[in-house]
Order: sequence, then C-alpha cells, then structure tokens
Amino acid sequence: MRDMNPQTLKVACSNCNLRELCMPVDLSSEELDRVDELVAARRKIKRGTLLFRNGEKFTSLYAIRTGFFKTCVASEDGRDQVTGFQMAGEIVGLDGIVNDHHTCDAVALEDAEVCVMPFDRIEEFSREVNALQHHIHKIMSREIVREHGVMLLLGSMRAEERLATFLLNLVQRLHARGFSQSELILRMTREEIGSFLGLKLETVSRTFSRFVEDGIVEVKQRHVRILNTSGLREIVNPKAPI
Amino acid sequence: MRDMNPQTLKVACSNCNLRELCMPVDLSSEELDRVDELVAARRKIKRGTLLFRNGEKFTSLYAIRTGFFKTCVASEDGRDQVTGFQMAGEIVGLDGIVNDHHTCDAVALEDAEVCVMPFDRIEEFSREVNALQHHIHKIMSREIVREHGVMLLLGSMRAEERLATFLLNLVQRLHARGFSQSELILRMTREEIGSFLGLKLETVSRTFSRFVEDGIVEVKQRHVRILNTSGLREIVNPKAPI
DNA sequence: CGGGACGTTGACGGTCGTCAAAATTAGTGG
DNA sequence: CCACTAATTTTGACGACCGTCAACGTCCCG
Repeated sequence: MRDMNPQTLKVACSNCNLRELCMPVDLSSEELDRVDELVAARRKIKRGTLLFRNGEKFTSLYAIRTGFFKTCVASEDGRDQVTGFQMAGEIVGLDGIVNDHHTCDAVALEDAEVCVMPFDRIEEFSREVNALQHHIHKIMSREIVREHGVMLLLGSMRAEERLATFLLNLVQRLHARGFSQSELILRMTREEIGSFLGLKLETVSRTFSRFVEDGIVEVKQRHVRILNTSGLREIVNPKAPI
Repeated sequence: MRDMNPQTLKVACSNCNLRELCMPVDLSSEELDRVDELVAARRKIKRGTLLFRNGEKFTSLYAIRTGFFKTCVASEDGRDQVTGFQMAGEIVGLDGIVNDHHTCDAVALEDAEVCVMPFDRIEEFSREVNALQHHIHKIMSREIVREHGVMLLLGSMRAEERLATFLLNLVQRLHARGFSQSELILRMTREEIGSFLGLKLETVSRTFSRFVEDGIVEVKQRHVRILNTSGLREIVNPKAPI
C-alpha cells in the first residue's frame, strides 16, 4: 500500500488527475512508485513571473499542474516571438537540454503550479522504465510536430485562418481537460496572441471583430464563446466539406 | 582490433567522418562498437524521391551521409510548408515517434545516402550507453530550438531579413562541414525557399535581385557567392554594431 | 475614483501576393 | 549530341492584406 499521508499524497503522480496527460499509461505499480520519485518538488509561480528565462542554466523539466504559460524567444534586436501557450498536463523546458541552458522564457499568464522534474533523474529512470523512456521521446516528438503546425500557420495562412486555427486548437485542448467545447477564457493579451500568430495586435482585434460580425463567435474581452464551430473550421479549410 | 574488411568498414560509425556530427563524442571503444550496430543498413535515395512520406509507418531515424533533403508538411487543403532543409550529419524522422507514423515528407533534393537506425534499437542502446541517451535527447531538443528560430523568422521578419537569415544559416552549416564561408550552391528551387520562408517565389527572386543590386551577393541561378557577410548580418539585425 | 494597461476602430501606406509574359535552364528522347 | 519541351527564374504592373499611427473606449486594480 502506498503512503496515504495527505502531505506526500499531494506530490505523487500516481494520485494526480493529470497523470494520463503527462505520464505514460500502463505502468506496473513498481514503475509507478519509481515515477513518483521523478518529481523533486512543486513550485508555485505567480502570474507575470518567470518559471525560467533565456540563458538560465537548465536543470529540470516542468510539468504544469495548474495555470497557464507562454514561452517566448527573443531576437538580438529585441523583437520577441511567442512560441507557444502551455496549460495543465503539458511539459515545458525541453529547449534547455541541447545546450544546458534555456533559450526561451517561460512566463506564467496566471498563478500556476508546476512539478519540478530534474532532468538527470529523468534520464536515470528512463534507463530503467522503458515506458518512461518512450514517453519522453514522444513528448519531444510531439513538440516537434506541434511546431511544424505552427510553421505551416505562420508560413501560409492569412489572418482569419490563423486566428480560427488558434481558437480551435485552444478549445480542443481545453475540452480534453474537461472544459467546454465552445467557451473559453483567453489568458493572454491580444498582443501575445498576435506575437504567436505573426500578426499585430490590431489585426488580431479586427479579426475578432469580423468573426463577431459574421456570427461565428461572441467576444467579451477575454471571454470567447464559439457559436459556429464548423464556420471556424471552414475558415481554416475552405475547400473541405462541412 | 575492429574489423578492417572494407565492406563492413563502410557502414561503421566509428570510421565515419561525420561521426562528430551525428554521434556522441567521448565514447569508450566498447560503446563505439555498440553504437556501430545502430545502423541497420544504408539506403540510397534518388533525387526527387521520398525517404519517407506523411502517413507512413515510423520505424527508424535516418542519419544523412550524403545529399540534401527537405521536409515538408501539408495542410488538409493542399498547401504545403517546407519545415526544414537537412544536410550531411543531420538526423531526420523525429516527427514519427509520437504517433508511430510520419507526419511529414522527406524529399531528397539531390542523390543521397542515409544510415537507417531502427528506433527500437536506438531506445535499447540508449538504456545501456548513457552518452547515447543524452545525445538523442540533445538532438531532439536542438530540433525544437531550431524550430523556435524559424517561428521567430516567420512571425516577425520581413522578406529581406528572412532571406538573409536563411543564407547565413545555410553557409554556416556548410562551413561546419568544410565548405566555403562565402560560396554555396542552392539545392532547392526559389519556390522551396519561399515555402520555407513564408514567401512567394517571386518575392524570393526579387529579394535576391535586390541583394545583387546592393552588392551583397552574386547570384547565378543556384550558385550564390556572398560578397559582404556583415552586410547580410546587418540586414538581419539592423541595430547591432557591425 | 483615477490612472494605467488593454482593447477597439479608423485612415492610410507599404510590403508582399497575384497575374502575366518573357528569358533562361534543365531534362528527355530521338 | 542535339532538338524540343517542361521547369525554373526573372521582371513588371497592379492590388490586397496587413502594419502603422492615432484616437478613443473599456476594464481592472490600487
């Protein structure tokens, strides 16, 4: 029987409701015990503060328990680019492995809590638990594939398609976490959306307004209700049958 | 003493002049022997043909020995986006890990040869050779960081900056392989460059012409000579001191 | 209640896409 | 090896989309 002390219970993956999002499934109970030891600590991040920053020494990956993050890279002349938004169950920090230093900032867009998983421990346990090893590979591959999608968006889509794609992606990920399929609260500003989508904030705002005119969404500040999902899908992919 | 038969010599990483590009350094000779077994086969790819295609079952990673590839993803409505160009010593196929199927095409832009490394074998050996394990993690992390750079380019740069960045990146990678710092042959069409950079082929062509007018490069079809590297750098990063 | 951050909207201009035609090159088959 | 066709590249004219600049409105928090 595993430790049922409520204090330690709190930090166990085995009892975490996000487990199927960040951990491999089909672990034996011995493997689960091992995986529980991956998390060295929990860390709370206040809204607006950094989980890690560009240039910082890389030590750990972070599994998001609660809250919402953006990651962004900066060019030498000050421009910056949001490379992604991350929510509960997702892993951040993979950028740091290659050079032992982080190459982007991770900023909490709302108060957040993360599980700190020292990377040397991850590598150690990966050698023992095959499922964990493969899981780590999948997480990294998934990030590569996700970025391919962003490149497609940035390289070939117009403003409306970008924003529609963005909304559909957000709501789909939220739905996978038990939230509504049609309603969401944006945790980021128009400027941050624009930076991610390769648009200026005015264009994001105007495009939202156009969607509202067309009756596709309702927008009240950061609260968005999707009225016509297939309408959004058609914007993304005009040729496809509805 | 390792096998010196010329036939088997050919497929040994330990004797490959690209080893420091695709394999970890500082391996013991036993580890090197192990790593030699990673490569199940060599495969020749004719120019214009596919190493793997979107939807195909994922089995292996491929280390490029000779030749030049592009990888591209397609949206549902037929548009496609070049996600990268790969040359000798680089690894392709990482996209396939997450879903056991490839999600992009890898096309040879010139006759090529790759080392086929079955992924289950990579995972097996990674558990035994720590340096290999870490190396695989670094390769994937490097790809993630590279894509961050592409997102910055696509999200915030103008046509001249994109093309200048592209040329500097290409020539730098070629130089790391012993080629000239100032001369290169483009293996891809203007359209493929444009797809990668989020531009139309006419814009790529026009931007090349502008660089030529400004005396920054010489262009004769696919042969490019960089006359003024710091001029190119300044286009990318106008505020920096030369 | 007031100030600052955030969001919206309008007018205008620039960058790049679109369409078209011509030039150059590459590839193919006789 | 050459002729012929297809593919690629260049250049021009024009227009659309989105960026820029500006003003105003709204919300939130101290």
